Amino acid sequence: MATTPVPSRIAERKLRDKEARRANIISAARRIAELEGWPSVTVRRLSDEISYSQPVLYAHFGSREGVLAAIAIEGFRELGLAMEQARKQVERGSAVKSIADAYLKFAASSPALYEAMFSLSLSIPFGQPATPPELRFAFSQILELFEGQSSRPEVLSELFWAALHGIAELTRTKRFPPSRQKERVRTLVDLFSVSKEEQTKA
Amino acid sequence: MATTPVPSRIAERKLRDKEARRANIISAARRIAELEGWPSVTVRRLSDEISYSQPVLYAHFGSREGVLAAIAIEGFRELGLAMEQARKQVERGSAVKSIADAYLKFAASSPALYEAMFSLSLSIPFGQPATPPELRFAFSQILELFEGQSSRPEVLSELFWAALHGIAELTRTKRFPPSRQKERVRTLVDLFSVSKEEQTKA
DNA sequence: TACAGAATCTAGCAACGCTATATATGACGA
DNA sequence: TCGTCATATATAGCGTTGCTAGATTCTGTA
Repeated sequence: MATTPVPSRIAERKLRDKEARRANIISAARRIAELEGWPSVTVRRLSDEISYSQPVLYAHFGSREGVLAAIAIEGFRELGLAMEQARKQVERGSAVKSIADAYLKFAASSPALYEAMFSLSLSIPFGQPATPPELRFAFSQILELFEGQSSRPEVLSELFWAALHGIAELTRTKRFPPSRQKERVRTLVDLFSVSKEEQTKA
Repeated sequence: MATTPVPSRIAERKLRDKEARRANIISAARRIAELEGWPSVTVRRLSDEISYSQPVLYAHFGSREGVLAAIAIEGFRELGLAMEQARKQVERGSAVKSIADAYLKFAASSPALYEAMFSLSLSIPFGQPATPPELRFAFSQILELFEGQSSRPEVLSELFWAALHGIAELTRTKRFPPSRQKERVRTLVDLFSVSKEEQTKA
């Protein structure tokens, strides 16, 4: 227990420093991405921001894509938490609407983060044993919406997710006019609430 | 009228050559992209494929992104035509299902092309006066599905498109297991057919 | 055949991701 | 307290990228 108190102090401090620097890199990358887009997030630029040389970045993340992957996973955690909170705070009205609002609000307020999670082609495993728990948690928030209300809750969940993702993505890339967004969400919620009743009837 | 018959011959031939070379570039780029991904579509590689030097490419498209944008627009034309045909050929059963199938088949059989149209961040104007007619035509095919069946056909169309795009994209990026695809489409079609009835009732 | 303009190529720039190698830093035993 | 040695960090450079200025070669015309 008390065999290595002093060396552990030093080791702990080093670990803290390392963690802090890692957070620093991620924070800088996210800031630059939201302000100027992902192409501006270069290894040299990040090195400058944290006042270290480039190899330090590679010691932490292995590659530029490693940084983006870490950010994407962080994004999934935040999205999952946002949906969890939305599901908890729902008083009257449907949880479906609450989740939809939370999801689209997340995507709209951090477009670069959302882009990292879904559009940049990073090799993050999905639906596999190695899938990060953050992704599982996020999807589980949608899954619980339809759990027990359908013979195949996965199908409805995936469809709901697809619709949300489609709206988020087509809005982010300026394919959808923002003017009809409210109405789009209302119609979406109606669609999936109707289906819920239908499923329970059957 | 007959003042410049011979020079026009030459000019015409030059124009044909130019057009053929343009098509050649696009064809090579599409082939490479589908086989090896867009990062492998470099200016040098394309120059090699068409046996011309790099500046020739820039004379045609102005930039690498110009090539991708041209391909994306070509993709929208093909998608529009595929949906038009799907809508025409529907005999019994819903046109909604027919369009959904055509859309997803298109996305699945040319993933790189679909990626160029939606995921690569190219600056193609949408919902503006300068929007290419190919894009308008493609969206009009979806719009006609709900035309006159709802007070706001644009909203339903956008939502349907969003759902299709979400499914296509989450499938392309391996977020969705292919195993449930059939069931997903069935549920999607049910949802939007139900909604159609509801809209007409109101 | 000689010229003029168009078409095409050569060669190179700056920036990128990444890494082999050299240097400096700092915790430990004598 | 002072060397020692591993760890941490920096320098410098490689290969590749998109792109372009300037030289060169073709080609139609007089």
